[in-house]
Amino acid sequence: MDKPDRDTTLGETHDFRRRSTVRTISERAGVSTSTVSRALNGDGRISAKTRASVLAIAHEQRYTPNAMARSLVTRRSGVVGLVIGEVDNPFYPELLARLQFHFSTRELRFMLLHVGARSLEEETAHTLLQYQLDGCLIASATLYSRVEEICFRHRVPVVMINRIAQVHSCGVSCNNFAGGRLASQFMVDAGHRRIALVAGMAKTSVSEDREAGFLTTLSEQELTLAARKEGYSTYLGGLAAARDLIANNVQLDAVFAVNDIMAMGVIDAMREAGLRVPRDISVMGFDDIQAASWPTYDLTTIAQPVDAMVQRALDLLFERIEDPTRAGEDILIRGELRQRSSVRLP
Amino acid sequence: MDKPDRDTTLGETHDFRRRSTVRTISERAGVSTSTVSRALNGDGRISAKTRASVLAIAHEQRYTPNAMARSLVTRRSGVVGLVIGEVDNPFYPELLARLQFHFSTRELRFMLLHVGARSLEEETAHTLLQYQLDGCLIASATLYSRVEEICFRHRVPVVMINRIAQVHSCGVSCNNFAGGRLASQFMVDAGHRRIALVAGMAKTSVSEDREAGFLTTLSEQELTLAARKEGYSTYLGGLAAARDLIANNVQLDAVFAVNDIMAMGVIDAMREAGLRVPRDISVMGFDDIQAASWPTYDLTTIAQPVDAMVQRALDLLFERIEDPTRAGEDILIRGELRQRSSVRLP
DNA sequence: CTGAAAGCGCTTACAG
DNA sequence: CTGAAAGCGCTTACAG
Repeated sequence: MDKPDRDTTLGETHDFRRRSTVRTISERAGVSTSTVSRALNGDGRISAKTRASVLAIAHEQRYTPNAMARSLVTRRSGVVGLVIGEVDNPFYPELLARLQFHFSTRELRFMLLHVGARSLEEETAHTLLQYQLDGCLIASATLYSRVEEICFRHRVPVVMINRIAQVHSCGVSCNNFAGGRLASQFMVDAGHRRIALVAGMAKTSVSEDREAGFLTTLSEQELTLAARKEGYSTYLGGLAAARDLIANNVQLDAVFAVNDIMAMGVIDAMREAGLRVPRDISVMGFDDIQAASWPTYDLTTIAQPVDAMVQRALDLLFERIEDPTRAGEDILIRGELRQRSSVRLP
Repeated sequence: MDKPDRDTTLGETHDFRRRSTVRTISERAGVSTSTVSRALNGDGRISAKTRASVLAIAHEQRYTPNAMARSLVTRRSGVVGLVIGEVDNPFYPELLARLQFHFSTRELRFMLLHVGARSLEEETAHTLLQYQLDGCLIASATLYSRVEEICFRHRVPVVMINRIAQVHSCGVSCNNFAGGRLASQFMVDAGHRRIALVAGMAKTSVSEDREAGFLTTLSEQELTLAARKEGYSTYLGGLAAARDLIANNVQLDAVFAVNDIMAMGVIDAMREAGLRVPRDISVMGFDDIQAASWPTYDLTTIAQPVDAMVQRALDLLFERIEDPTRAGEDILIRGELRQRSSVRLP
C-alpha cells in the first residue's frame, strides 16, 4: 500500500486526510466553486440537475463546510456567547439544559463565556469580539453591565434572561412582580397573617420585584411583613435566615422565600428546630426547580415559565441579529402557582 | 456632522464601524502586514522599536484579532467542544464551573455541544467539524461512543471526564474502584455488617467501579451485600430504592449509595419511614457535591478530586492537540474520605 | 530584521 | 443558469 490514506472500500477513492472543500467538489463536478457554493446553500438560480450532482458529490466526499471560512466573509459566525450565573442554584443548570435544547432546534451554537457568580473579567468579554459572536445571552440575576456595555459599543445584540435589561439590551423574565403578588395572595387566602420574607441577592431585579409584588398585595390586605431576612439566594442563606427567625423567637404562620433553593434551606431549618411543615409553619418558594417536587419538600411555589422564556429570548436575539438597530425590549412572562403541600390550607 | 461614525474625542480619529485590522495597523505604522502580525504574536525577529510602535497603534485602535481569519490559516480554532451529561446531578454543574475556571486560565474557550443525558444527535457532532474544534471534552457518565468515533475518524482529540475511555481517547476519573473500597472499609470499620448498595446508571464505569471496589473490600472481610438496588443516579431513584428496601423490610445497618444525589434520596426515604440517620441507619455517598455538606444531610462521602481531574483533563487535551498521534491514556486520581455524621461510629 | 506574495475555504457582486 | 475575480483578515514560507 503506497497510499495508505486512501480508502477505496467505497469503490470511490476517498482521502480522509485532506478534507473535502468547495474546490474538491467543483473539480469533481466540473463546475465552478461559485456554483458549488450556491448549490450547497440552496440558491434558487442553480439548475436542479447541477444542484443534484453537486449535492451527491458533497455527500460522497462527506463534505462539511468550514464555518470559519464562511464566517470570515459573511460576517456572521452563527455562534452566540453565553454567560451563565449562579450555578449553585439548580435553576440555572436546568435553564441551561433548556437553552441547549432550543438552540439545537435552531441554527445556533453557543460559546461559554462565563459560568458562576464571580464577576466577569474584561478579558473574557474579549473572546466575544475575537470570535465575532453574533450575540450574547446572559442568564444571571447579578449585574454584568460591563459585558452589556462592551456588547453595546460593538453593536453585539444582548439578551438577558432572568433580569431586566439595564439600558440598551433586551431582557426576558418571569413576571416576578406578578408572581410575588400571586404568592402573597395565596398565602393570605390560606389564612396566614404573620408572614416572614426571605430576600435573595440584594439589588437584583429578580429578588426585588418578587418582594415588591409580595408586599403590594400584602398591603392591599392591610398586612405587613412580620419579619424580613436576607437569604442571598443560596440554600445556606435560607437556612441561616430561618435559624435567625427561630432564634429570635419570631411568631410566624408562614415564610415566603424569594426562590426555591432558599425555601429548601428554610424548611430544613424549621425541621431542625422541631417544627413541621406545613402543620406548624408554611413555606413557599419561587422558581419550581426540580427539587421543589421532591417529597421531602413538596414545595408550593411559583413556576417560572422556563421554556417560554427561552423561546422568547431566542426570538429577540434572532431579530436583533437580523436587524441590530431594533430597539431594546423587555418581556415579562407570567409564571403560575404550583400548589403542593408546603403551605397549609384553611 | 458628515462623518457621524468617527469619534474624535480621543484626539485620534477612531472609526467604530470598521474594526481595526492588521491592515489598518500596518498602514498607520508604515510597515507590512507581515510585520504587524509578527509583532502582535511576539515573534522574536521583530525589532523592539517596531514592535513597540505596532503594539501602541494596535492598542490605540482597540485592535482585536479576528479569530476566524487566524483559525483559517493556522488550522487551530482555539476552541474545544464540550459535552456535559446528567445535569440533574449537581456534580455536573459544579464540574462545569470548575472547568470554566480552568479554561479561562489557559488560552481556551469552549463551545457547548450538548447538555443533558439524552443521546447526542449526529448533527450536533457535526458542528465539531464545521467549527474546526481543536478537541472535545466529554463530561458524562453515560456512553457517547458515537461522538468518540466521529472524533477519532477526524483526528479530533477527545478527553472524557468521569468515564474511562472506550477505545481511542483519554479518560480522567476519580479512582472509583479505590473509592468504593474506601467506603466499604470505612463502613465495616464502623461496625456495619448488613449493608445495602444502591447502584447508579447501569453500564457506566463510574457506578460499576465504585460497586466493584465496595464489594471487593466487603468480600475480603468475608461479608456480602444484604441488598442491592438500582438507583439510576438520580435523587428520585435513590428515594425509590430506599423505599423498596423499607417496604421489603430488609434489616439493614447501612446503605452505600454510589453517589451523593442518590444518598440524599435514601436519607429522605429513611426519614419518611421514621428512621433516623445515622442512629437507626447509616448512609454513605460518593462525590462530595455541595449538598453533601448541608446540615440536613451532613453526608459522609468520598470526595472526587474535581480540580485535579479538570487540570489533568486539560493537560491531556493540550498534549493531544499539540501532538494528535499520542496514544490514549487513562488517569485515575484517588478521591478521599470526607467524614461527616451520616455514618454511625462505634 | 522586514516585505511581497500566496493562500486558508468560503461567498458574492459583476458579467455574460 | 454559471463562471472569473476579488476579497474576508489573518499567517507563513520564501527572499533579501
